[in-house]
Amino acid sequence: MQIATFNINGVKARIGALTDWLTAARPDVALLQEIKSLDETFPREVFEDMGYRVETHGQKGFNGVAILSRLPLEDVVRGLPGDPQDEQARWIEATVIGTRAVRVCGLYLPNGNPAPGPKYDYKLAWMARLEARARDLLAAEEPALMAGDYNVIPQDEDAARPAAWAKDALALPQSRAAFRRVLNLGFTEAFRARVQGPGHYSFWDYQAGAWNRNDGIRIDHVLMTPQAADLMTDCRIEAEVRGGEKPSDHVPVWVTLDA
DNA sequence: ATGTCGGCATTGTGCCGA
Repeated sequence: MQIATFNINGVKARIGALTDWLTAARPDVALLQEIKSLDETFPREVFEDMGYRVETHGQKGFNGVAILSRLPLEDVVRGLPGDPQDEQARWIEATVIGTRAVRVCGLYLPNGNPAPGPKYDYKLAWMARLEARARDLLAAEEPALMAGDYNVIPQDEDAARPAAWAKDALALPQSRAAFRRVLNLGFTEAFRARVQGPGHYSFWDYQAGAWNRNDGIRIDHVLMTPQAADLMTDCRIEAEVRGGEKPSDHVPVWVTLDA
């Protein structure tokens, strides 16, 4: 089972790049973030015609997450538990039925800038809810993963210019600590389970020629329960997608599971 | 140093969010 997470930065603006990528890369499951679309205006037929089941959790203009799957999906749940007042569409999960059943959660964690401020408070509160959901996933003792745009640079080695991010909500100590608290529950971060060292990024800003200078950050992550980690055979960042036609500012991060 | 996008409200172009 090949699963990719991809912040596409607007499904309507990315429809060409996204269908080209799906045709070439053929993920079994694509977890999309920042669809920036209502459920009713999401171009689901485009993907259904390519053989994908489509589940969305959208809102107008901003945010929004989706699951595209060539494999059957069961028990789709929209929204991160813990705050019924939260109207931002940032979480969707479903069980993918491969040779094994895998619970798959797609997430778009709040950016949190400017920090400090109400947006940063929202980010940290959202991360506390994430930790609670993560505990429940672990307690189930089944293959499960949480993948998406975490908007967290876990360590200095995950940025080309860490000093430039030191006071940013993506790298502040509280953000890193909240991310680490989730890991320390017992999750495996897929990429770091396979690749060590600096120079691996999943986002390059549109501004200032960041891609051409390889001025990137690694903020798109896949966290796996032990039962999912035991099934992982590969993880990679498809950086070359950033050099394509009309690209997103993020690139896909892939995991392969023996499932 | 802040050089770019996408989407919205709106019909010109400024604002927001990233």
